[in-house]
Amino acid sequence: MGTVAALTEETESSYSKSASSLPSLVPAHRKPASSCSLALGPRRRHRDPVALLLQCAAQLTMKQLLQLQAALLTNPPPASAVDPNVLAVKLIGASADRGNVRHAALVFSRLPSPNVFAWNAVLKVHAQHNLWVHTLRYFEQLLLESGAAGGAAPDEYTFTSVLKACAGLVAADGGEKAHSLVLKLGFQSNLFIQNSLVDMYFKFGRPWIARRLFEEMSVRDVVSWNTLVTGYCLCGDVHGARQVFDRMGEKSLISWSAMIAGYARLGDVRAARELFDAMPERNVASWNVMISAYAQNEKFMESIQLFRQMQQVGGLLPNDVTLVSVLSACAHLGALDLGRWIDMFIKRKKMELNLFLGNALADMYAKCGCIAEARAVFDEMAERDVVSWTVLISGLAMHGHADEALDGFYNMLEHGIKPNDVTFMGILSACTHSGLVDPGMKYFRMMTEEFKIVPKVEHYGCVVDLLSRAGRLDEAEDFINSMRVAPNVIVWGGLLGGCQIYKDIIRGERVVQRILELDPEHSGSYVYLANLYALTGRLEDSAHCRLRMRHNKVVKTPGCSWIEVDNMVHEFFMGDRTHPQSDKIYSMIRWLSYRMKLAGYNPNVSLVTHCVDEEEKEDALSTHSEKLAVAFGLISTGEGTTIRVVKNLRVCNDCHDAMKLISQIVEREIILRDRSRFHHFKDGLCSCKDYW
DNA sequence: CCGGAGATTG
Repeated sequence: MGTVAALTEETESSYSKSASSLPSLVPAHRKPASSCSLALGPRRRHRDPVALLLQCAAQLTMKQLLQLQAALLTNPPPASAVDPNVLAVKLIGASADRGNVRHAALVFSRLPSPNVFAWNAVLKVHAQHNLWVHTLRYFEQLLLESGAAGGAAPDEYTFTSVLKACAGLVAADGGEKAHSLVLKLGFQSNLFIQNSLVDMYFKFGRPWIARRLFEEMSVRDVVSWNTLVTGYCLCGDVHGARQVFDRMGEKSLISWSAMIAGYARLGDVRAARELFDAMPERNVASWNVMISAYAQNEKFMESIQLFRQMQQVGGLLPNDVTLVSVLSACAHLGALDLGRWIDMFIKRKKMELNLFLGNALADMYAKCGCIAEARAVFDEMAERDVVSWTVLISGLAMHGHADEALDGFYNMLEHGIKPNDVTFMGILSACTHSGLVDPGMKYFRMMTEEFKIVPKVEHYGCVVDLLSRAGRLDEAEDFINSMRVAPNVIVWGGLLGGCQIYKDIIRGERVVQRILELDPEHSGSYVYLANLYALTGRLEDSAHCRLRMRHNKVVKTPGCSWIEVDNMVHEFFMGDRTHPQSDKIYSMIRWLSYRMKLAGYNPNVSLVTHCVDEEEKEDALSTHSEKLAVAFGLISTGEGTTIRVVKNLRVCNDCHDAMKLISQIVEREIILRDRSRFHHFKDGLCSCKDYW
């Protein structure tokens, strides 16, 4: 008795804490105050826990649920009064709604004889959390028990979860078995099951079967049609999806969202936006679709702009999904102020740091140069998955903290999290940035041999980079020739970079030839050849080479840099004059050039391009995007303020040298993140120690 | 006492 009283006391304080946030969530007349209060007055303190659970499960926190459960265990109601299965179904569903699947499973496991409702509850919980293997395991168990006397037997509700799990796993054999069981049990005319089957066959990549099942349905609802639209998008047939979309009668918000997402996945952001603008009404998810459509297609500025519009024009509050997309955009742009604002928003709204949100937040901090904050978020998270650890490891790698990145890796292994291909990219790049050649090779072998991860081109590229930057060009070339996959331009490009650094002209020419075989329009090779000829005095050949590049209309990723000032992200392209303050920016650059020349800096001395297939140097040297961004930062922030710039490509040697000098001249810290890492310029030096 | 379709991270 004493225990129960103590629990209720505790409950009181935790409930009153959250009570202050209730008015915004629940309309006043629906406030659960009188019927659900655990302890609003002394007389209600010992309210029946059974009634409480049955009526108010949705309003309780996880802690309160656990307290209720403890009360029930300490002081169980008579079995004749209430079926334990009924309570279990409530507890299972409520725990899962609060993200606690483990506890839901625990409750289920303690049930002496689960009925079909309990089985369905536990199946649904696991299917909804994408724990498909578990779902199917429970289902197999259920099938075993249904054979025994008194065991529960699957019903029509069972199959929605099971089919979803088969679809998620792309387990075609299991899916077909489940399908025949549906037929055997006579459930095939259930609309929910039919819709699930259509969805499943689309996910199996068999749209024709899905379509046939759809055609055979005697009754279809809007979900059936939406499933068809989604399914065709999934199979890459966005035109087929559009035909269905145009043909269907009543459309729901989901129909529009599905179609927009379909266009976005194919990279047609314009078509996506047209549909978004044409929607008759929108909810948060509709905005989320479009915000993520921009983010997925690297239109981060547009993504953020739409995020603002959603609040100002749409009058909607972002939810966790919104924030995850926007945080990703912030991470790419280095938009730290907005990122911090979102962090505050999360805290203000007391939002739970779930895996997605925590990972996105930690990544934002890491990519905005705040590795300590990234780590703090990581530490704060209740659970961590392979993405969380990869964010941390890659973040440390980007900052040049190779040792800590490797520590993180072993820590991750100790926590029983299996690394994947992205994790190893973080590890390998950590080694590359610190010149840890032999360890890098060790981790590459570990990846393939111990973890059986098939290396992607990026991994090969990283290893070649690792060897080449350290000057081990023979090994790098041997490594390329020993690759099981045909090397591509990126891989050869890594070796070419090494040839440039170590001025290995003969090997360089050989490599350039291999590259031009693969890609006759490869601009980096032309730049390299031109520089090579210039170096060896063959100026005519050099000029000819550049001309050839122009004739071929070589298209390169344009160099682009971003800087955030007063909550606004400003974007600069190479030689950009479109910024409203362009005049001031360019006079700042002229002033900087003058000061740098005084300090002995001569951009024309360096003919060696560091970056291979990236930005062309030429006359645009002084107007590379990162210089524009830094110049803008200098004129628009106060003395001594740190300048933070993000660039989409690798910084070239000349800009790197220039940044070092600029940091000295203006006495500012400049933090530049390029495609592969952070450069922290201070007092004329860079944190990368000129090795990157 | 229960189910299906859309939006999220490295």
